[in-house]
Amino acid sequence: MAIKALPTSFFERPTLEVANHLLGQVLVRQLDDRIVQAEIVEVEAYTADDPACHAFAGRRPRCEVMFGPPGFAYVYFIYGMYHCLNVVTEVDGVPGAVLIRALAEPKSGSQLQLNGPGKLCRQLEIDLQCNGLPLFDAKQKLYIKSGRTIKEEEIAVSPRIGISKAVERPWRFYLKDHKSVSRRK
DNA sequence: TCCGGGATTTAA
DNA sequence: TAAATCCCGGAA
Repeated sequence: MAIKALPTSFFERPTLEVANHLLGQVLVRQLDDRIVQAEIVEVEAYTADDPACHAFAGRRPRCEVMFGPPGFAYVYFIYGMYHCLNVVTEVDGVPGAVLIRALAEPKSGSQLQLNGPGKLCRQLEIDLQCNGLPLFDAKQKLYIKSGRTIKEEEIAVSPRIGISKAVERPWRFYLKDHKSVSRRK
């Protein structure tokens, strides 16, 4: 039976809804010598009317992908040394994305530390070449497949981390008591 | 063309 | 608390 990725309809919804539902889904990354499959355990939402969102200032080359159809990867370079992975949401023409902040490998024996948006991209070798890749296509070396269902009471909410605008919006979501989530600032 | 800030991380 | 380190976007 062929491996199946999440359908585009999963991503073509309001950003906050997609952010919540991404928790528990599995990010699959095929590297040259190994394959990594890890559960999404921490995310943040960014929307069109959100001053903290890269797309807030309008269409720019960097965040062009966010304005396109949902389900694609939006990867950006930050602080001169890190990349961050986002999943594009909303219908075509409306910008929106969910930042993947932490992952957890099902087998805890792994040495991979996948907490922190910069660190997980570094370890999964995700860079600007991944920008614009479809995450709904299991033939890709980077995609998202269905994981487990998360109950609402398992999700913790907090303000987003590291931003200077709209700092009060409670748009960070993560699995309660999960050891892989970023430390609070 | 120039300049400042940034959805981070680490170490002291 | 600060340094590392560089792309992007707005100002000039």
